Amino acid sequence: MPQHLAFDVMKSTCPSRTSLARIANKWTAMVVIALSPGRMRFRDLRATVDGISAKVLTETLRDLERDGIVTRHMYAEVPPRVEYELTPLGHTLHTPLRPLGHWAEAHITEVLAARESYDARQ
Amino acid sequence: MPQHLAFDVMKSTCPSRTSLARIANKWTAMVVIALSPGRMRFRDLRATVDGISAKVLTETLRDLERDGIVTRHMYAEVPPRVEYELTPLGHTLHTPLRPLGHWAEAHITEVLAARESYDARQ
DNA sequence: CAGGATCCGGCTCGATACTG
DNA sequence: CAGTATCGAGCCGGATCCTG
Repeated sequence: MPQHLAFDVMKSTCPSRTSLARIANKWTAMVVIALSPGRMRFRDLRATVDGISAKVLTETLRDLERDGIVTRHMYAEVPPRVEYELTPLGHTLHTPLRPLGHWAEAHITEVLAARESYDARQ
Repeated sequence: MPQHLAFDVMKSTCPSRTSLARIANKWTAMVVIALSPGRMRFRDLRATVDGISAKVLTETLRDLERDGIVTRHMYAEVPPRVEYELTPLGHTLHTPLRPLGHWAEAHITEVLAARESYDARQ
């Protein structure tokens, strides 16, 4: 059975739905975009993804690691150093996610105008 | 000032962040994908996006309408008929969102394997 | 049929304090 | 430095009931 017939995110019972829930997420998008140029330390990641709390960044990275999208590299040093890196699978995810971030930036002017006119109508 | 310098989703204060939060969402992704072939009634949309509740679908459509991504067509009939349609802006959003859904379907096997191996390690 | 209104459990997320 | 632990506010989202 060809794979393109096997999975369908539109079906609530399809396992691919659980994956979509994770990747169609603003924190996931920003973390994957931030990691795409190369491996990065936790603190630098936190600075790049402006506004993310340590807790949420940790949780996001754990989930991405669990899904095989990110690899964790730990060094036995003092102070500790931990780096995160996209896996080959993670890099394939960057391909659809980067355009999503670009869309938000490229069309925010139109979106803001639409919101203003919508709110004025109410 | 060129637009590519004006907005940056990585900055928490950038307005584009609010747009990313909306579009990087599983329900948004599925609704936009469902609407891309053409205009659709509320009930058919609910059937296509399997598992979505009427409440959440209504809220998602309202938010997308507010952001100028979806248009609402109401007919004065009994029983009422309401159709939803992607705007031209909405169609440009389908371009990055459709690949995201495809990614979830195409790589779920690898993701499931990664989860299994991650969970076995703990 | 397409919703609006209401209730509410659960999860997301931020803030703070603490640890190896 | 890179977390973990805890608390609590708030949003997400499901269930139920009602209406034009």
